[in-house]
Amino acid sequence: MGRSPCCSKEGLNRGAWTAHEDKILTDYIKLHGEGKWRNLPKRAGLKRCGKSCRLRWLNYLRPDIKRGNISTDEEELIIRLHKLLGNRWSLIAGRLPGRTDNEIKNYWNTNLGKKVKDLNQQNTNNSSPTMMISTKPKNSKITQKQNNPKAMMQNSHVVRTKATKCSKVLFINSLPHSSPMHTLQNKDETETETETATETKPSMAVDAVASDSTSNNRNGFLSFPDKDKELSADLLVDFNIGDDICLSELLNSDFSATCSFDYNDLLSSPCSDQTRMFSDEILKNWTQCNFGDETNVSNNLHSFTSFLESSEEILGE
DNA sequence: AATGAGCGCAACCGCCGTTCC
DNA sequence: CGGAACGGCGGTTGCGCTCAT
Repeated sequence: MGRSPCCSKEGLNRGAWTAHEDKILTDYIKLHGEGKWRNLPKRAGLKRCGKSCRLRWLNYLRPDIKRGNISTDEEELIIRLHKLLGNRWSLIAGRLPGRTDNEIKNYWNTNLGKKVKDLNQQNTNNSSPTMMISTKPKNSKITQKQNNPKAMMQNSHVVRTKATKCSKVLFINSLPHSSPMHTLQNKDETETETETATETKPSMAVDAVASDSTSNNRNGFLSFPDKDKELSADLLVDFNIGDDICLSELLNSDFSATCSFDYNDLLSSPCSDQTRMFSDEILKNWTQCNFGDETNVSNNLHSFTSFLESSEEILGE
């Protein structure tokens, strides 16, 4: 509406993909690799929009895709991640090897959303401490408010979509106590710090760790345009970007590695050198993680679950 | 057997951030 | 530096299937 489409729709096929189209696309990508989506249909001889090709490949044809049969482990993980991240499906999917954001989004909309809602309803009726889908009685500190999607949007720990849309990791390093873990550690303290940040504005500006975009991407850090450095502390408070940053960083780090040392140590000692936590080494390990290996997947899920348990306790306090 | 409601999911849409020229 | 192209995201739509009536 009021915007030109990504490509001319004239003469293009729409709707469900045929097996033949799938084959053409798969063959083409096998030969030429992903990317250049806009030109791909023409080159491959497909009567499809480039975006459509990309979506079809990413959500359906990619060889490493797992489809259906979402395990209870994965289900629990999705619920927890959703509680922490909101509707940031791509981030959630990033922690579930072989799953696509679309699949998770659909699964949530058709199954989990309802399930969680029902559970919350039950919990409200029973006036008992809320527990998510898990059968284990942990997370008793999580409030019902946090489990309620609507309430979640108001809850400071949950990322609002769109407004803070970011698939890359933000990094704030100006303040001595602005480390992610420290932010997680003590909310009240964080608010005080934010006030400090206001006073020291614009020096509180969000600093980019690395200057060149390539390394930004590689390290998962995002540099801000100057105008964004003007972000007021109020905005940070409103959107609780501080928490977002922590989670984004953690979500993009290697949980196996992160959890291999005492998580509580990190919480108790605000680290001025954040790179210690999210070092290149950790990121390297993470990117090298072999998702095809079921054991690794399982380990990842478990280490990540451990992290979630910890963070949920913190957030619940 | 017909049909309509409900549901699941693939596909589409528009917006936004990043990259390129 | 600005605009176009590109890639990615979350929200929404609509088709096809299942099931109840």
